Amino acid sequence: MESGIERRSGVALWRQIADDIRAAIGNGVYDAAGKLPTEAALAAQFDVNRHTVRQALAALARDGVVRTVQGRGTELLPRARVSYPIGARTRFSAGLGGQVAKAATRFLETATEPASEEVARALALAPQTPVLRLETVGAADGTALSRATHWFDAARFAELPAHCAQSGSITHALKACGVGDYKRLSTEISAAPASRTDREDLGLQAGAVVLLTTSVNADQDGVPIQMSRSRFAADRVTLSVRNAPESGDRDGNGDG
Amino acid sequence: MESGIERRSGVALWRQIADDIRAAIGNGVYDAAGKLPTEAALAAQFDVNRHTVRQALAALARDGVVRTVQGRGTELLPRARVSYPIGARTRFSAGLGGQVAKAATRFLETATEPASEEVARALALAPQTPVLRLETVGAADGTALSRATHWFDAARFAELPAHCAQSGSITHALKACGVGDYKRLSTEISAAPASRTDREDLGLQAGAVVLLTTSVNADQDGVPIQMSRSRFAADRVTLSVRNAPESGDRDGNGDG
DNA sequence: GTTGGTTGTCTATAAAACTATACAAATCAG
DNA sequence: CTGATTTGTATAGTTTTATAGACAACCAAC
Repeated sequence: MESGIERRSGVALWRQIADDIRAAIGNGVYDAAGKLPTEAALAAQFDVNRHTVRQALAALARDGVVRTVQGRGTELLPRARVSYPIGARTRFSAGLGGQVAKAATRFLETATEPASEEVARALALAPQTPVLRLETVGAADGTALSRATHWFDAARFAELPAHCAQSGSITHALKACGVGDYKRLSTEISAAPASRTDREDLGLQAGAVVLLTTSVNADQDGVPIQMSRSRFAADRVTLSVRNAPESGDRDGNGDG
Repeated sequence: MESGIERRSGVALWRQIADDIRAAIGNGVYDAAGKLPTEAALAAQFDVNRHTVRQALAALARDGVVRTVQGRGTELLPRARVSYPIGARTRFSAGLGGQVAKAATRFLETATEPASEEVARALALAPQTPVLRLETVGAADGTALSRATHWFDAARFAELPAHCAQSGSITHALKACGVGDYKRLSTEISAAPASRTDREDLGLQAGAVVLLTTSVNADQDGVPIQMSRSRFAADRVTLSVRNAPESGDRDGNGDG
């Protein structure tokens, strides 16, 4: 049988199989039965030994995706992902409203540095202008969801770190710095295997995937005030783009 | 030195290291030098044998991320990703305008089936209503970028497949079916390791990552006409959300 | 209780990944 | 040219993955 599993690829067979089964579950392949095929059937399907399948199922069980019972088989468990809205008024805690009991931002580190080329461009500053760098972890109900780095014009937002430490929220700290309201200008979304630091910061296992976003916020006058690079644990978060009834864009045919 | 590399994780050490270096490059860590540290230095940093580092570098070189020359070291190569805009007027070919010479949609398969629960909800149809399913591959300059499944109301869009085959574009085919214009209502974005089928359809290696989007388009009257599930090769595509100056949302604080 | 189908565990073997060490070949600075 | 640095190649040993087969334990249906 066509298996499609790659050997010598740097990813163990059992992990490839686990990823495949996970994707199939996501596509609703097993929704009707509510359970997976037997280990023997999966072994035949992927053309591997049953032990290898068992290792894949054990990994899925560890992650709470399935549960397997001796004599019965392995059944699907209900999954829930937090949906994180991306829009003109994207904000962390408010965006999770209703989905989680407790959203919190933890501030890891603050530093002032000369702006890199990219940061300077995003914030419309001269290169090497001093910028404030803020490292944060966003968590919901005690589980880390995102790890982000934020940059601000150091001259304009010198007081920001103190306010952040006090209020525990960037939005509130910005308000204290005179930015009553702000808007998300753009968000670039990418994805990659979780790096070592991602795994440490977000408590992920090797082989996990992160959603990577680079975004820019602007104040009421349209002046960019904040550039952020965030890494979301992809198995815990979904990014959601909702288009307002009358917003116009100039892009490109739904064939994606 | 703290390495953070996980053994027995189902992902080979060299691949974890390659992913890590790739992420570091993406974060601009090596921009100043324009080249990576020596193999010996990397081996020390990750606390592995130099051979293991070499295998990681070989993988990065295969993917065109770096180039290594005996006696000199390994230098970064310039990278470019296609940016795919997501907005109210998201369309495939137009969205890539200027970035690529030739964008094309290949139609793999067409079928009519009873709507699943999810599809019926998205299209505001009664469950089990017959829906048209379209399987496509989006490519730019001969390289596959996305693999998508589209669903339409079969009654309203019976003629769609014929028009698609003729024009090679869903947008044009919709116009021929009386939908002069349409808008993207929502996009859910997720990410996951590429599954076997993803790798086959998009020509990816094991360990690759896909961006997963589920989106709904509506006609001028706001009636949902199309639901799509797309899988983008994450190392070739970036999704871009740009917010129009005056669109309003109700969500949540940039701390992401 | 019995039967058929399923998961759990054990032992043994083969293959691949990783380590350790040594030295050759290329580049660069002086 | 010379020497220091860096990548390329080779060999051998250890650890981890994957396979193979056999059988026990468990569940559900009859």
